[in-house]
Amino acid sequence: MEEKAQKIIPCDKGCPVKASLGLLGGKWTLMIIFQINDNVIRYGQLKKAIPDISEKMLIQELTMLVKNKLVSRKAYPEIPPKVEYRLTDLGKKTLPVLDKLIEFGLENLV
Amino acid sequence: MEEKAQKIIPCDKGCPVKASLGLLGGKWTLMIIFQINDNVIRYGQLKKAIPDISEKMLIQELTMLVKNKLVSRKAYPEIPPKVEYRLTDLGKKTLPVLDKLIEFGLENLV
DNA sequence: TTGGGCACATACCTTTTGGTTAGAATTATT
DNA sequence: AATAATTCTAACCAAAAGGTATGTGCCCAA
Repeated sequence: MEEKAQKIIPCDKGCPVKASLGLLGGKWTLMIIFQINDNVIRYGQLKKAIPDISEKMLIQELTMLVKNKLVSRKAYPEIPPKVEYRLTDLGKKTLPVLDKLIEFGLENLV
Repeated sequence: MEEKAQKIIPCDKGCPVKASLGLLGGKWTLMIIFQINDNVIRYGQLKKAIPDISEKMLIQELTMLVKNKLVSRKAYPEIPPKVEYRLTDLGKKTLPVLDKLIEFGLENLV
């Protein structure tokens, strides 16, 4: 009677961890969402806020976030251009994940 | 007076999001931690639980998790070999992140 | 003596991701 | 007439991540 009944649930297509990581697992994704947060923020501000990201990655990620409805984009027909990004309602639902991530980092890492 | 005082905190070396993602941001890292959870689990069980991962990635990630003190490894000197993995105390501190990730996935994705 | 089970290791290759550089578009400013 | 400002876009290349296939060690069972 050494065996404990371990219920190991294989992670297949319906696995919520897999699904969430599919959306949020990119190298810069959560960092960008964290920076946007409750702000209305322009492209150039994001660039300054995340100095290590390349422009290419930044727009690539933003495009993907908009497509996935986590972020909304509002462009003003001005010269020079002005584009504002903000989190959608769906995007804001990821903030609790970030809270816990930050908590973990603060307590154990930095 | 249109300007709102937006405090944008650039994420440099001390950023907890960056630090946490450095540890946990790998493609399979959180998935593996999720599967281990509160269990004592053998290598072969992990393989079954995460069918999409290759053996190479699995041991690579496990090695890295052990080195980073998120997971502990216990090998029994038996033939055939038997190796058990479990979360360390530090590793268990990542579970709240996973909880929120799962919550997000269940509510919005799957 | 052949094969199977278990936890890896290694070599090689492909795919994905990421970085760098340059440029486009348009107007106001110098 | 040239420059600056802002948000991208495209082309090219390098690096990292990932996959496949094979091998290793050792004992037991057939």
